Amino acid sequence: MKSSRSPDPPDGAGAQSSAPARTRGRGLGRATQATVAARAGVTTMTVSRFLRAPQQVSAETADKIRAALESTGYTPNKHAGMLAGRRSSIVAVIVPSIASSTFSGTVQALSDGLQPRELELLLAATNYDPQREEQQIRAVLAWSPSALVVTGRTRTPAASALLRQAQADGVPVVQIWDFDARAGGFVQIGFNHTRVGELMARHLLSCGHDDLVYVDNSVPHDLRAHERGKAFARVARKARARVRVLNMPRLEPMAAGRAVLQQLRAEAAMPRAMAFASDFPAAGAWLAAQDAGIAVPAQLAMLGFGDYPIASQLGAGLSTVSVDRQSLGTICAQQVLAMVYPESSPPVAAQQREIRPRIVARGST
Amino acid sequence: MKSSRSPDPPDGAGAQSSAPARTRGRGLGRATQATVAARAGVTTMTVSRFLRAPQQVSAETADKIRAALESTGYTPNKHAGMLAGRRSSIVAVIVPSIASSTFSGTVQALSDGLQPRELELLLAATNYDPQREEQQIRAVLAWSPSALVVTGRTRTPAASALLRQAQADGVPVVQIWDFDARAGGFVQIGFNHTRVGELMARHLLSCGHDDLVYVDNSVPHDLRAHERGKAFARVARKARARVRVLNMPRLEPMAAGRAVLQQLRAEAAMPRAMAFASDFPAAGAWLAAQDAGIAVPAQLAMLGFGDYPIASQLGAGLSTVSVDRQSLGTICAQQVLAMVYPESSPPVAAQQREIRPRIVARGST
DNA sequence: TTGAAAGCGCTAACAG
DNA sequence: CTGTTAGCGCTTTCAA
Repeated sequence: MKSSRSPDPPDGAGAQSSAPARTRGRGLGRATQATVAARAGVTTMTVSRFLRAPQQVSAETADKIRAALESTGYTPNKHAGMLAGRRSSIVAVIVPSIASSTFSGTVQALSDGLQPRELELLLAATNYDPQREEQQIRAVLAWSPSALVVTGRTRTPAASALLRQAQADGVPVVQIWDFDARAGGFVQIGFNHTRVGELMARHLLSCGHDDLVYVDNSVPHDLRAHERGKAFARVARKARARVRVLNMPRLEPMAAGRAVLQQLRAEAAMPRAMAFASDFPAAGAWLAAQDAGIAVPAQLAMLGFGDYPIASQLGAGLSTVSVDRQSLGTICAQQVLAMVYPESSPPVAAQQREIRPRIVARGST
Repeated sequence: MKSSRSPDPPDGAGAQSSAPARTRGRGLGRATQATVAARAGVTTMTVSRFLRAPQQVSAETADKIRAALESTGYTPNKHAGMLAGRRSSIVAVIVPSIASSTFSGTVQALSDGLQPRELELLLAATNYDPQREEQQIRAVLAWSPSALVVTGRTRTPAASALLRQAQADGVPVVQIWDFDARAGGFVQIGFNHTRVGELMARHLLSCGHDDLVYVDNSVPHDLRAHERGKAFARVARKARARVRVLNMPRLEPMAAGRAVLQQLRAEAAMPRAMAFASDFPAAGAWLAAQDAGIAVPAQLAMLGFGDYPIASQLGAGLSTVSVDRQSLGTICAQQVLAMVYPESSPPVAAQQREIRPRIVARGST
């Protein structure tokens, strides 16, 4: 059984204990393929092969290796595997925020979709800071990810250059949460925020309102919310309606929505219809309206965005715009798989990559 | 300028274009330290040194290297760095769910806390499946993380063994979201769920109620919610109150809370006080109660868990149990830093690691 | 302050 | 079916 073919396995070729012994050399001290190979009386190549293509190894040898694997408590070292094999099984994902339900549903679906192929998620949150995004792109690229998923289409020039470079180097890049036919360069999975703003304005206009407010997010770099607001205002003005775009105070979103409504009442500046950057401020305002005895929609129509669970729970329901965040994540996962394993994963149809927002008309409009 | 000291840099020693050229050899095709070294007329060692300890390199050389770095578009290869240097800058985090606000707030705070030290987050979601957790622990360990953060104290024996082994191999392990003085082995940051259940029951009892319902989560492996429910029932029974533990239907949480309330009304089985596995079903039930004209708290007292933003927004407020999810994440980050960089990061006081849940009494009780 | 040598753990390519 | 050789890109150690 004794063998000295392998170059100095950390565990020693003749280790006796069933618990893996650890000796501190230069390495991590864990069992390596060399340790396993020594135990099984084969070379590391055979162990490596067994691990990746067991059918190429004879049954006998396989049994010995299995036993050795077991008794050494071998854990592969993916860094070494990556270095030698240039396949990293890491998918890097950069989103503005982890805590916001906006992105967490998508990330969850993405994670679930990648799980079967044993791709792991390297996740970073920019907190809507473009500088930080740039740093994070740089940082995750150092891990040679199999794919890189980023949020939105606007970023610093340097960040864009990094993405282009990465793509040129063979790292698939997917942009999510935004879809702009004119923005080329990377695969996009998302929806058009201008279109959403237009949709929202047209919905309220079609209900007969001509005094509108759009309550925008006050996060400076939530450009997508601003884009919806701008489109909303443009359409409203075109229809000769009165329209104001307000910024919410920088509070927790529901509290911010509540505060906006209270402010408008205090100033006797109430509009007849309000649209919000998301369902959460809309819900806060809805609850404030209820507390104040304002009849919705008779005195005030309200329209949210996102179709979060809360929207269907408020009284007769909060009207909103639905974008399927979860399926966005699922489609993103499919797209990533299609790019990483083109032979074994079906491509995603171009038309699937554009998520269709739609008005969900409930009791609040 | 021409040099052939370095072993065959991918980019070639004399590349002219400002954009880094790429030729496919065995490697990734990206510029490596060898590429940079060749451009700067030094060895890779000097480049490596410059990158990690610039002050050890002469100003002249530093300038040359900086220029070469720039012109080659060098991106480090962290796998190679890890393999040679045994430092991975990856922190692995395994949570039951990414989408649930329960964990996403904590993960966000953890991510923010690790950001300054340039540690990146490898995130996995178990979806409350113990088998999947075991796989994921195995998978992330292959990346030799600097630290491993797991959720809760209950897992498969194999998973526990993996964690113990990892810790023995020098990987710091932190358990979050649970705190049990008897559960040794790993650092814990969290709170005691039994204590929370007791707290909830005592609060309702102290309001004079003797007919209680606990609405439990129906996710089979959300053991922590069950633990709260069991403690709740025990305390209630001890006080000779009537107490029922109900499972919510498997719906979206707010909808599930609404459904439970409707069911109880339909069966004419309404209690006088209800406690919920979280604020979301509580909020759903609160809204249903409001729709049904049930006076809260006069006819029905309601108590949530988690102190999510919605709790403070409902009418006179939903009473709840506050546990600071964000500070849990922040403290976890500090703990990880203290374990990864013991010389430069202050230790976390033991007493800080136990998060104190407290009743937030609002208008619903 | 800089360099040479060796090796981290693994896999591609080629032999046998 | 199994082994040999070489090398992925970086850092450690030691020497100059």
